[in-house]
Amino acid sequence: MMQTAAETIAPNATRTDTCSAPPRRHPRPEGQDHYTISEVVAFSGLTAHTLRWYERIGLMSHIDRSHTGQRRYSNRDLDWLDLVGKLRLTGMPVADMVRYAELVREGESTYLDRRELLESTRRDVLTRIGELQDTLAVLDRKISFYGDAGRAREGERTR
Amino acid sequence: MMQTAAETIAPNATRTDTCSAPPRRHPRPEGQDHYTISEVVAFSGLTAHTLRWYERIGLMSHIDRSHTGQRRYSNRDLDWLDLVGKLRLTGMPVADMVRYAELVREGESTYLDRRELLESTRRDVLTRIGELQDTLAVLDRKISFYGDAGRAREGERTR
DNA sequence: CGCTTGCCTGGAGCGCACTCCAAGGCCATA
DNA sequence: TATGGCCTTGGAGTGCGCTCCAGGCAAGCG
Repeated sequence: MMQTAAETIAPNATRTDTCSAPPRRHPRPEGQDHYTISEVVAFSGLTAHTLRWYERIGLMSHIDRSHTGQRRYSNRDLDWLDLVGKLRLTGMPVADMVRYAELVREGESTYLDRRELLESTRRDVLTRIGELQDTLAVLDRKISFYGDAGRAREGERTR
Repeated sequence: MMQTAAETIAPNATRTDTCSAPPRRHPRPEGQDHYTISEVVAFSGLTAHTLRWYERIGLMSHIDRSHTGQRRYSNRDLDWLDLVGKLRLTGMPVADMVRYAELVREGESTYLDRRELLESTRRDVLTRIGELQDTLAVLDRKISFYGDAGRAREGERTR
């Protein structure tokens, strides 16, 4: 099964296999649950190419189709895309995300594996934040050096 | 001119065009200032291929050579590699780092451009840290979900 | 002397994550 | 009927950041 937004959208829905993101940056305008690919492009910032590619490689499970064969994304699909976007920001390889997607599709028996994967990702994220903070310190030192030096020779520069 | 470690290595050196990193993770063992490429590989974690490639694309200025034509890296070169490593962690494209390297080579007249580049990088880093912290929050929520759910069905799983 | 080790070069190749192409279906509006 | 817009597909192409290859040189050692 897939992650859902059931708990935030329909509080009375079954929340057996649920853990989703309450706040949304691009709020989904309508109460509808069927979005065309171009709507999803607008919400997600991904291209239609990428969305279809995600589906081909198994990063998204099969998307509903209209009677003419066009994709109709659900809110659940958008939630999943949110998660994928977050994981992408961590630098997680797409192959690992596909692995996680497979675990989700395999059902409840993979809870422990999923958790381990997420915890390992969490450690990576903490490491990366630390590295970025180190980098920030270096940047600040250099910026203040150039700031001082720049001010010292401002006249020369602006002449 | 290049960034130097003058202020930390020789406090009495000219510090006209200097702003470098005091602390080092892989302290350079000897007081020497001439390292072979394989030593630099050991210090930096980069491959020799990558080091030569960095030089080819202008990310490092010309490296000293021994009488037989082999590269001899200086402490200054290692400092520069440290910075490059940090900038790489921010996701800065190599082309932008090359641009910065060119500014450094062009001399003091580029102080302002360098500072602008660093400040823009700094903003990027802050953004990325924020994104990672958002992601961390999502991960924590999911982990605790799987933690609870996992504990609830531990017996089932371990049977 | 031969052999190994370490380094040199220009250029080709690779893996990842997209990104695009060509050809075509369906439907609405003019 | 035709024109445009939006969507479909499999497969090919792209850009980035390396990564490796073939062939060769110089030094050190038994």
